[in-house]
Amino acid sequence: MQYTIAEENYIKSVYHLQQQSALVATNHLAEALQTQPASVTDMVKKLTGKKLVHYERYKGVRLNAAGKRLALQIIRKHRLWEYFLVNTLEFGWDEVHEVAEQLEHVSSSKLIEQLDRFLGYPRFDPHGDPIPDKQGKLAYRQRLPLLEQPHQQWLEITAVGDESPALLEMLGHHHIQLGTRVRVLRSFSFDGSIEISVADQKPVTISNQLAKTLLVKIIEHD
Amino acid sequence: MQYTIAEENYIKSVYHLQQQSALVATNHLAEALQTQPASVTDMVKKLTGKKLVHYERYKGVRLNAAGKRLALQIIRKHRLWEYFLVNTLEFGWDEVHEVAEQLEHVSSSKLIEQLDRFLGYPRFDPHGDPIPDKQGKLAYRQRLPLLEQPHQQWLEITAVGDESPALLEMLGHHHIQLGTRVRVLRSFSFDGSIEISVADQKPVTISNQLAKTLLVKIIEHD
DNA sequence: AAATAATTTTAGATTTGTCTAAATTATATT
DNA sequence: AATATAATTTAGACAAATCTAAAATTATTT
Repeated sequence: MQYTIAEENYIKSVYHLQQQSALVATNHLAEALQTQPASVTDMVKKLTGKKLVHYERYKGVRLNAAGKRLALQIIRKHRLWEYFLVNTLEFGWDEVHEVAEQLEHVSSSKLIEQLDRFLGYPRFDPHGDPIPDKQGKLAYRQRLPLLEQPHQQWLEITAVGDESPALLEMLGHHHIQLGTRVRVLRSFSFDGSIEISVADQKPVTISNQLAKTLLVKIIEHD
Repeated sequence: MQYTIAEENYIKSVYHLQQQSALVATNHLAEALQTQPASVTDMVKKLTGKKLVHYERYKGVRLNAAGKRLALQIIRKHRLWEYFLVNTLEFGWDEVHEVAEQLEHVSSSKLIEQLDRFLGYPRFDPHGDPIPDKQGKLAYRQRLPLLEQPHQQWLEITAVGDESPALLEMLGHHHIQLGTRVRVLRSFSFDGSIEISVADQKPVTISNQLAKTLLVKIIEHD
């Protein structure tokens, strides 16, 4: 079955909002999709009819198995295109979202499989988010807030919490990328900022806000 | 200004039909777009309002300067994507049309400029049709029907008249591609078939239909 | 438990792009 | 030139996705 762009966008939003609360509220969806609650009610009814979501009036909506499968397929396309834009067409990762929003609705399974192959079957997109494989399976990697990590522990940046140009500029300034190794040296109670060492260079201080936005994994050493 | 997918498809169709007759008839557009004449009348009025076409009731429609510019931009996107699909993602040229029809409506000038750059600024698509440059300029290359060429003249295949899998299979069988050199040896009046030599190999006979579909340029020798 | 507030749904309207059927205009034929 | 035929437009309707305003339901507060 083929779905409209609007339907796909709803399914994707339900998927993302479900990560936070099992039942997604009409108002939350409306806000996420920049539309009115009344429109959401209508569309949710349509998606119920198409057997993609489970819905109870006044309660909320959640994806069923078919809905989840579809959501993962759309996210797969979105993230593969983002990877393509950054790695093949040399976009900055703050420029890709809008374009990927359009490309994700292009419908051709051959296209997406060949693109995946061309890119070398990447498992994470430029923001560190996992790219679902053909079966919808997500690779796992730790994503712990840098802010809360123990001092002296070696860490690796695995993902960023937003995709703004402002964040990209900030990271450029500190020479931080996905994959960069960092260590928390101390924490300042005054403003919640922390001192870190980036790639074993001389220490820098980063704001609480930035430290919350950066996600890391713990490096086990041998 | 941004245009809808339907509007872009109309503009593209008018452009193509205009190659044959300066004024495009409602029925021709309807047939090309697989829709009803009444729908065409409605849309043509809308496009007139948007200052993309010149239209006279009961007479026909034609693109104005802005419409032509837009048409060439859409065609540029379509053909660049076709080139990408064939040369980067290893599609056969009989598989690209549908997908390119979708991709051509993705709106991002950075995307298309970076794609063009990545591909090395190709000037012809996989079917031999010229890819408009950023300014809408088309490269010129002879496209003469192989059928009508003088005997013994060295020729190079520059384009194919259709994009069917059937034609691709046929060309594979005869080891003919874009760029292949051929020579017409003789013509048979019985069925209009011709004998040609492909890349200076032993002669083969091809049907009238095939000889009409293959377009060539004349090779000047030094 | 009643009243108030917040959320959600319903009802009715709008826009885009399409359709069918009927009316109009242009073209071809006798 | 009158008539038949073909092409085109108009009129009125429909589905998709949205909206606003009003009504209904649920949650919160007193």
